[in-house]
Order: sequence, then structure tokens, then C-alpha cells
Amino acid sequence: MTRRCTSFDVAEGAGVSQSTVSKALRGSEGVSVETRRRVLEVAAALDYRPDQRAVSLRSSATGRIAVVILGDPKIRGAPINSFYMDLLAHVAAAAADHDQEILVSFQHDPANFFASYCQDRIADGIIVIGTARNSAGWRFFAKARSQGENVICWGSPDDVLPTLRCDNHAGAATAVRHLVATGRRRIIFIGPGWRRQHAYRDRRSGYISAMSEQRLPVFEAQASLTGTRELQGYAATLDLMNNDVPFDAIFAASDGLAVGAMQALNKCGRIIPEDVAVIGFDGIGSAPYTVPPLSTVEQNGAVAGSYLVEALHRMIAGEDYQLPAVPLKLIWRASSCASSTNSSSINRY
Amino acid sequence: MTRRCTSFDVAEGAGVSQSTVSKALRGSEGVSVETRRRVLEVAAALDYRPDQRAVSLRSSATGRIAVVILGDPKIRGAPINSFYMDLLAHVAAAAADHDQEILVSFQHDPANFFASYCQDRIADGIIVIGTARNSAGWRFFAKARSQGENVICWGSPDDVLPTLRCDNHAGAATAVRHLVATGRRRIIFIGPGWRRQHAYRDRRSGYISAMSEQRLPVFEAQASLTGTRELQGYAATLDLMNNDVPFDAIFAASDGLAVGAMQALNKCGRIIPEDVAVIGFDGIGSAPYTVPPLSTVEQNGAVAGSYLVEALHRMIAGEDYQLPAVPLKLIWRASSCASSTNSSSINRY
DNA sequence: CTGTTAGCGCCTTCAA
DNA sequence: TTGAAGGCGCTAACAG
Repeated sequence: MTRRCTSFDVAEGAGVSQSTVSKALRGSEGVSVETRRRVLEVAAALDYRPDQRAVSLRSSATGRIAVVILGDPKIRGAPINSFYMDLLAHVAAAAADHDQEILVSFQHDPANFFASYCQDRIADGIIVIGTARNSAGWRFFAKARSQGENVICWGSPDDVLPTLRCDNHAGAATAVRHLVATGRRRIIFIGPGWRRQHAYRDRRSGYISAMSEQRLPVFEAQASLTGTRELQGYAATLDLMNNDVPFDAIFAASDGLAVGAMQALNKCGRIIPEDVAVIGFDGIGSAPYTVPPLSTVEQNGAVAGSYLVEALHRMIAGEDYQLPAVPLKLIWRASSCASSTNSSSINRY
Repeated sequence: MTRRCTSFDVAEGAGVSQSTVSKALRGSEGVSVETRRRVLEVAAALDYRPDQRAVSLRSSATGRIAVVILGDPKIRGAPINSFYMDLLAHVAAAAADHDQEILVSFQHDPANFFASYCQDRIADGIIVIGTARNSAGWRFFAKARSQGENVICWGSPDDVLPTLRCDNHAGAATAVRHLVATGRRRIIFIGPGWRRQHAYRDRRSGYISAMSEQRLPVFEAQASLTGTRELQGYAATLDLMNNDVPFDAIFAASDGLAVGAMQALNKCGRIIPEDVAVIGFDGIGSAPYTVPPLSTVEQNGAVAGSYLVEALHRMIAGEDYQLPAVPLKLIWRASSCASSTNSSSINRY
């Protein structure tokens, strides 16, 4: 295996100096057309490629951003909320638009938290996406930020870190009004069990506002804190039925909870949406493909991804930046409305 | 904003030379205990952190691997098969075990293919995970490999690149035998529409073998090539019913197809599993949460992830490596068996 | 327009 | 045990 070829080799081949090669290849001013042509030719012939580590070392920025997916503080390999994975793809697309590479790290265990991306010159900033439930994780990244890391996040339970989110209150209220408009009165809110988080509080308050507007009774069910979102939704819904709580609709604080709720309803022979309408929140990729298709308050993942990247860039550049609310859209599918065109209204589920 | 601190600053603070600092921090031989202690102390006080770019430039390897998710050659933002996203998480975990960072890139459009990770010293090798349908993509990465990139993949339609996969033939045969054992006779195979791929051919041949063993008639439905897997499965299944093809079970070549098939069955009032049993292939994360829960031939994603990383390391090291088959497990849920404990058998779906 | 000279921050011989 | 010097491969001033 032969030595890697460097800009010196190209220089020699083209009969010029190394610095001229550098200028020629990067299109700097001050190189004659003829020289540039010859350099490019030799570089191509030698299949020369600059070592990006050296390029980066000389310049200042790394051209990379780190994306950390913060999972539940459980055993390794716990399933990640699929909305986060969708968001990851959108962040990657947005980063690619800025010619940035992304480094991805899945973290959940305090023993393996890592955030020194900027300090170690591994990346220029960090986007943390994850579950509010990993408090130790959020504390860790908040501390990293105070030590100079550039951090923007999605999913933080609080506002210690600059956090992007949608208008959860408004989204929840819209969902509830939709249920009311289609004739539902006993609408139950299924919360995530973990109350100390921003998104939950806002979705809950949106639910309460909308119910109060209509003078309808508020009823909340709380998921237990263990297991996946789906299992939590499943258990919470089963509880409701076992306790003979009357209800004709469920507004779940997340799509995962809603999916679990639908399983439980089905298990007990409740027909969706005839007996119970269900609507979730997030807009996970599988929502259109559940049985019946799940209505949801969809967060615009593409916009969220680009806002995150944009804000991080501004933070890195030391500019002022703001985190606008991510747009929401009520997606009305068969789970909440028997007459939706999106699915048949006469089936049993 | 003050200048970043380097090993020279530590040297000055500790009253030693820069090279001594380097040795002390990296635990090399030939530094007195007392000197090392002082260096460590000053380094900590100054919060010194080596610039990883410089470290990497001096060494040879980058300590990074690139993971490319190859999507359908369609518009940007097309949803990624969720099994690939799961696999990505497992690859990340395996890479972390080897103290490697991973660079992630979602690629689908020939205009933006990029594979020069090794040549540009961005990473030491590439793991390509993706859909067989992106032929241009697979050709691109095959060419990159011939130009010196280290590439291992999952999902390639052929064997031009070193490809990890499970024993698709055996897995399919197992699934079919399970259906036969539970009394099904008219079992339909729903293929992905794109026949020129290894996994499809093997799953199909496994189906045919198992059916032939039992002297049962083979019947294949092909999905159209457009849209998501789910939509393809939906349309193919609808076609079957519209054409009054009799069947009591569906073996879908992938979970996505199976999810779509379940939607179609439900739309037409067919009860799962009483009227039609359904089983998929892959083991996507949402399979336990469909209604009814989806039986599937589950590929061990954790093992797949570690095999991919392991094989890539051996390739990088120039060692011999082999790609063993990834283990499969038949997961028997309610969609294929009314008496499963995993769900109720008396419900209507 | 081109070449020379310094580094970027670190690791690694080789002398002292 | 320590330090001086020479790169890793490149960019960027500054001379010529």
C-alpha cells in the first residue's frame, strides 16, 4: 500500500509550489488560468484529496455538529420514540444543506454521558433531542453549555437550555375542540406520567382550557412511569375501563400513548371511533398506518430540523437567535371521525 | 472570548516542556511521578483538552465511521423504513463500544451521493444501510469501494459489496410453516414489487419451499413500485380482495407491507386473524403495537449492528473477516394466532 | 502571479 | 527523566 498523496505531490507533478496548489484547488484569487488548469489536471490524475483533518486544523471550525439522542435512563437498546428518529433525519437534511456533517450519539446512561464536542474540537455545537424523562441527562447537557458547549435542544423538560418546541397549549386546545365539534363530551386526557415537563404541562393546560370553554368536565388519567409510551397508554386506558370510568374520547399527550390506548380499547371490544374517538400528539411516521389511522396534532419535523440547525449556527456565530414555535397541524384521520375520507366508516376495528 | 488553551499553556503553567505534557497526559513511560502529578494538576486547573483534530492528524486513523442511510430515490424527506432507523441505533451502540464516533448521512438523490469518507480522511470506513430499490446508490457505493473506501452494507440488492443479512430463506420457510401448523392453507405471499434483490428472492424461495413441502398452492401478489411499503401492501391486498382471490393468510415480505395489508383487510371487514392471519418480516419497533399485534420474523438488530461494526473494523485493519448470518426469531403475536396470550382472541379488529 | 515562510496543536524520535 | 526539533497536511501572510 503506497503512501497517500499530498498537496506536495501535486505541486511536484505540476511543477509549482505547494501553496499554489492550495490556492488553485480552492479557487482563491491570484492564480493564472493556465496554472490552475495544470494543477487541477495533475490533482485529478493523482486522485488527490485534501485531508479534511488538516484543513479543519488550519481553519477554525470543524464543520460538524453533534446530534445527541437522549433516551430513557434504562438499559441499553431501549426503543427510541420514533418521532425523535424522524427528527434526526430532518436535522441531518438541514445540516447537509449547510454542508455540515453530523455526528450522532445515542446516550441514556449517566455513566456514558458525553458532551465535550466543542471543547475537544470534535464538533462546533450540539443538538440534543430526547425524552424529558432523563433528568440526569438534561442536567449534564445544561452544565456542558455553561462550560462553553453550544447546545440547542428539543424535548427538555424545562428551559434551562435553549429549547425548540411547538405551541403545545394551542395544539392541545385545537385537538380537544375538534373532538367537541364532532360530538364528544366525555373527553379524557392521558398524560405521560411525568408531570415535570414543559410540553406536558402545556398540552394539559390546552386540554383544560378547551374543556372549560365548553363547560365540560375535565378528567385526567396518568400513565405509570415504566415501560414504553405504548405500554403506558395501554395500561392507563385499561385502568379507566376497569374502573368503569365513562368516556367517549381520548386525547393522549403523545402518539405513543394513543397507540397503546387503541390497543387497550380494542382488547376490551370498544370500537374506534364509534365508541371512543382517539387523538394523539406528535405526528409519528406510523400514525397513518395504525388501525384505524390515528388522528394527531402533527409537529412539522422538517421545520423543526431546520430551526434547530439554524439556531445552532447562530449560537456558534455568536449572533442573536430566537427559537420560533414549530408549526402544528391537526391531522384528522379515522380514529377520531367515522366519516373521514381517509378510511372507511363502517368497519369494525 | 479568550484564546483556547493548548498543551503549551499547560507546559508553561507546570514549568515543563510541551512534549513532557503530552507524555504525561497520555500516560507514556518516562515521566516522573511528581512531574506527571503537576502536569495533570495544571491541565485540570486550566481545563485543558487536546484538540482531537490535531491528535488525529498525527495519528493515522480518524476514529470515526460513517453510516449512510440510503433512502428511496425520491423526493427529500421520504420516510425511512423504521427497521433501518432501529439498526442505526444499534450500529451507534456497537461503535460506541469501540470508542468510535459515527457520522450519519441520509442519502437518496444521485445528485448528492457522497462516499469519499476514507479518501478525505473524514472517517475510516462506511456502513451503508438502505433500501435495495436505490440502484444508483448501490452502484455508487460499489464504485467507491473499488476506489479504496472501506464499505460494509445491509440491504444491498446484490453481493457486489460485502453484505450482511440474515438467512432469509430459512426465516420465510419458518413463518410459512407456522401458518400451516395453525391450519392455514391458502397462504399468499406479498412481495415488494422490486424483484431484483437478494432478500426478496430468498424470502420468496423460502415461501415456495415451505408451501411445496406441504403440497400447498403457491400464490404471489406483487406490490407496485410506488409509495411507501405500507401503501404498497395496502394496494396489493385490496387488489386481491377485489379480484376475489381466496386466501386465509398473508405472508408479507416485510413488516411495512404487512401493516398496509392489515389496513386493507380491516377496511374490507376481514377479521384478523380469524378470517386472515398475517405475518411480516423484519421486526420493526412498532410491530408489537399494531392492532392486532403483528407476528413477524424478527431480525436481531443488536447483533446486526455489532456484526456490521466488527466486520468494518476487520476490513479497515486489513484482516480477514466474515459476515455471519444474523439470527432470526419467529415472533408469534395475535395477527397470526387467535389464541396468543399477547392479545385477546375474541375481539373484532 | 508565484514561492517562501510560518504556523494550526499535537505526537515522537533523539539528544542531553 | 526531560527538552529540542521535526513533522502530520494544510492555509495564509508576506515577499519576490
